[in-house]
Amino acid sequence: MSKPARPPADIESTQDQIRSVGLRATPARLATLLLVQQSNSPLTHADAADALAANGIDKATVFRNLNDLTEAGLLRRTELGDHVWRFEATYGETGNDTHHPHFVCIDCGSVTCLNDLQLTAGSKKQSDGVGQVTEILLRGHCNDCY
Amino acid sequence: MSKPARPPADIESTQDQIRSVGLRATPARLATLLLVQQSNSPLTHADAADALAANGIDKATVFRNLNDLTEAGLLRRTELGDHVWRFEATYGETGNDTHHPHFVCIDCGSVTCLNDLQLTAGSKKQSDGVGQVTEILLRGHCNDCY
DNA sequence: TAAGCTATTGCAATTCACTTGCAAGTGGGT
DNA sequence: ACCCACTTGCAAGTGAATTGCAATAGCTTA
Repeated sequence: MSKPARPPADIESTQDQIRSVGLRATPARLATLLLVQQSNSPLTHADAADALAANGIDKATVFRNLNDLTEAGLLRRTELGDHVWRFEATYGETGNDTHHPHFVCIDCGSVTCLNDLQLTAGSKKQSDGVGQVTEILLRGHCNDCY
Repeated sequence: MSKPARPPADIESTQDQIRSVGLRATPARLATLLLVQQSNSPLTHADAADALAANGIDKATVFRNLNDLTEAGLLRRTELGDHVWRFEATYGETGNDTHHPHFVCIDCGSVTCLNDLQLTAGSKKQSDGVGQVTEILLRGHCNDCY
């Protein structure tokens, strides 16, 4: 499913994004941010490390950069129930509690981002009675695995 | 928030519970199940292992039993977003694999079962396009923690 | 009630997913 | 261009959870 609006991924503006949060726009950092921004689903540490190893970037550097960029607000870190952190670009939707819903395939582990998933009025009322919902997660079998 | 009704925690009936799901009612297993059933909040592996170490029960055994009991449906395993599994008794409310929607408080870890949670038609259509949804999980702050 | 099959346990070692220490390298303000 | 705090690569370290295996013990059945 389509993701939140993705800004143009040109290198210059991405460098500016990095600098604007007080970090240095190093090649490793730039490559990491571009990778996550251009991915159509949240990436794990390992996904990113593997992809960037081809550029000669070290695993530890990727991990540190993912964490730095998350702390800086350019990425968001989510836990989808399988004990692996996944990272996705925030594209400036800064709120901490604005996570969009995700679908996780319980067979292959792939993750799909969903937009504007809504509960029916009655269901929303029910969940509101329990607490403040900050995240919605759907699990099941994706079309490739079912 | 109040927990699901907690049945009397007598040893005999707990042994029967264990046997009824096809497991042997060993002392370690019994102690583990009783511990979790009598806890008023979800326990981590480490919580349980520490508590049961006093009985001379090994860490690996506790971990295996928590997993076995979860697989058997007597416990439920949840992930609050901090990369630590937590276990709580199901008290039989979830049959086996009947995944009804749950709300997990990311502060206190309590799990609330929701009934008949529905997505709007448009949302359902969107999720159907991705795969077959078998479980819906809401995360947030429960009324006691918010 | 004893025998015996197999589930379960304890212990140690291992895997997995990160994290950290440190010396060498480098972005970018001045 | 200079300089130094920020970054990087490499390797070692951490902590949660899992696994291998021989010894032990439920519980079925005879």
